[in-house]
Amino acid sequence: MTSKTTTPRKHAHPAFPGPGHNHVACLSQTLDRAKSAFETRGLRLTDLRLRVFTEIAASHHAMGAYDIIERLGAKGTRLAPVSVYRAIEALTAAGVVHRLESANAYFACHAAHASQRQHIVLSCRTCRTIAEVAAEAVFDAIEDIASVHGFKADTRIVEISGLCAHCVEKASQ
Amino acid sequence: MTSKTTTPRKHAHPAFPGPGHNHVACLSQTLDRAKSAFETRGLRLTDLRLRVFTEIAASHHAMGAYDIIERLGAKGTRLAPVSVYRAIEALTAAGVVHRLESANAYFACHAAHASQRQHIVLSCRTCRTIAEVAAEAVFDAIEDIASVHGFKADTRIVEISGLCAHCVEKASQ
DNA sequence: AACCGATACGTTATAATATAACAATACCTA
DNA sequence: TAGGTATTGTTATATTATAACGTATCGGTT
Ligand SMILES: [Zn+2]
Ligand SMILES: [Zn+2]
Ligand SMILES: [Zn+2]
Ligand SMILES: [Zn+2]
Repeated sequence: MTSKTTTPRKHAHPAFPGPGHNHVACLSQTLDRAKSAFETRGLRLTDLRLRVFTEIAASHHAMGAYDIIERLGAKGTRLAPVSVYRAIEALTAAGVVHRLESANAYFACHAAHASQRQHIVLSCRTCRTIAEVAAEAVFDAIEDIASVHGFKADTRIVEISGLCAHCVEKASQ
Repeated sequence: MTSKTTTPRKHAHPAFPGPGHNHVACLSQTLDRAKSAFETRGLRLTDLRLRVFTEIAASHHAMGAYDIIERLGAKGTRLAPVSVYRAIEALTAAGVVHRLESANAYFACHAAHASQRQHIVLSCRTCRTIAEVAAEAVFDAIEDIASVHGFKADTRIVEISGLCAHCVEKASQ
């Protein structure tokens, strides 16, 4: 028999990391995916790029280029802005870092984008956490409306700001 | 009987201004709507704001703040950046100018947003023209996916870059 | 190994975008 | 007209990003 106090079913891989999130393991997988991404594209994940990526992927937050410079500077190596921007360029080209357009900031792709499905960005304005979530219906609707207007879409930016589930819960307490 | 050579039905109010676009009339209506927008909100469309708005609304393109400064400068008044930014802030608050996040630029709202329906931004990478188009299905899909993740959406940015119908046609010739 | 072309990185300077702080002025209302 | 508020002016500075050019490193070829 089932208990009367079953907890609601949660996502196996919740988009927003919860309190129990093991980011050490998360980061390790993210680094592995980054290495694969560079390899399969015939690009080189150099030491500089790896250090910049590790800094960005250290959290699920978006980070400005100058934040990265400061953090790496605190670890001993003061990089010139252009070096960081070049690393970011390579990382975004490899698809392991994305730019949060509405914040002029950069975040690591922690989801396995392996499937070619497109993702939208959810950004919590309280805890600053970023999540990418698959949203085929959104992109289907975009293609529909674009075609109605004879528009041939190329790049699609969908960035939603609001409150993540964890922060909604906290706010209601 | 109908002719065999009927031209395809066009939008009554095409999102992208075509070759025959009468922008003088378009601008006049846009200015009228801006005046109403300020009035109904109890805000003041001052001379500075009107001049900045007129410059932005002079085209269907997005324009950087410093472009505005240069253009107004060429007309005799050299404004400080902060003045233009403050005008832009008032104009966006009134809803008659929007920010193109992916370009750090600003564009006038030429569509009657009177209906509260939300719009997505289509941006042609060839002719640089911006169009806002209603897209309820897109926003419905966004709400769906957000609610799946327990996310309470606040601001929604949808910016699509690509080729407008006019530029698609030119490219295929 | 020596060479070569391509890619990546370092160094310096500067461009482009945006805001802070405070003074002066214009507008509204009493 | 006096007084408070909103707006604008003035100056300085913060933040984000790229240009230009030289040096080093990588990877393949002779
Ligand atoms: Zn994590
Ligand atoms: Zn949150
Ligand atoms: Zn027009
Ligand atoms: Zn076009």
